[in-house]
Amino acid sequence: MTSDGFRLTRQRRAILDELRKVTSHPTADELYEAVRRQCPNISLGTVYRNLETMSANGIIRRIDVAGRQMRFDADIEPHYHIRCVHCGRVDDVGSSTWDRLEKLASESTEYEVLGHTIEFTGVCPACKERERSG
Amino acid sequence: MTSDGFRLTRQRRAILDELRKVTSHPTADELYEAVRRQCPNISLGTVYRNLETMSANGIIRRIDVAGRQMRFDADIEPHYHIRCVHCGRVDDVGSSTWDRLEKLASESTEYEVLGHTIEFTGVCPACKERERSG
DNA sequence: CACCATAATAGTAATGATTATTGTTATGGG
DNA sequence: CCCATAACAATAATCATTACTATTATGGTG
Repeated sequence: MTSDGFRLTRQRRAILDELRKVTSHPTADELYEAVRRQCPNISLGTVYRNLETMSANGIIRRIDVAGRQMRFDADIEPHYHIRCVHCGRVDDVGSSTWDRLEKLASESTEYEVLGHTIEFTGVCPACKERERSG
Repeated sequence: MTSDGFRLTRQRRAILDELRKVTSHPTADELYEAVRRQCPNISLGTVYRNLETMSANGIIRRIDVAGRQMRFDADIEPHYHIRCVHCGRVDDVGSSTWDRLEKLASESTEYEVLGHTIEFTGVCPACKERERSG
């Protein structure tokens, strides 16, 4: 076989397009709602399965942020996130990872340190506005 | 009424004792199993309800780490955690919070920054041993 | 000490996100 | 054109957590 059997179907294209369009790190069901405009009878299971497949293949990144739902990111470069404590929205924090932190962690535990994430919490601009007017 | 109606029941005492005994930041069902030795017919719902009540009252801390389950900590002082990518165990990283990080985050987003967590990932000593022997 | 309002409980049902299953459809190489 | 199989839609199952309900326990007051 010449290809590895990975087919870029209409559904996958739609999910990927939608994910690349936004900066909000959407949840599976948010993507499902958005993608339904292109593929009206796509299944939620299909969205989940393809998000899983694509993150396993390194095409996208699954971010396991605090809260009940997984979120997804078209940016596969390592970077930090900030999460709104009101609405759950997740945005990027423009800063690169800091290797010194991992050294610090490995010195103070018996763990073999593999990586780290920093998650900031705060109030996003939209919620600040809603607070002010509401 | 003189008191605020908070009763330190046998069940609450047992949950709190168990949580203070360990450093592994157990999940609700782990605490449930442990507490059953003291209170054989305690309900899982009671464990959840009291963990919720006690963390709302600031007696304990609920930590929302990556992964599907909530974890709980008797140490209410702010500190960082490290999570084993194999077994999910969570331990402390001996380092204090770093305010400069939050300033950095607020400068690169439009958020009003309220806080942050750092979660390290790695392999805990028990899993390292299991890898070596298994 | 007995009473009573109510906090808290055990047991169970419901919820919500995710994963698994199943039978069907679509695709692309030979 | 055919066939193996990747992928699909629809739906059922799972798992952590929360909500509900009827019952029990507690502690202050008369």
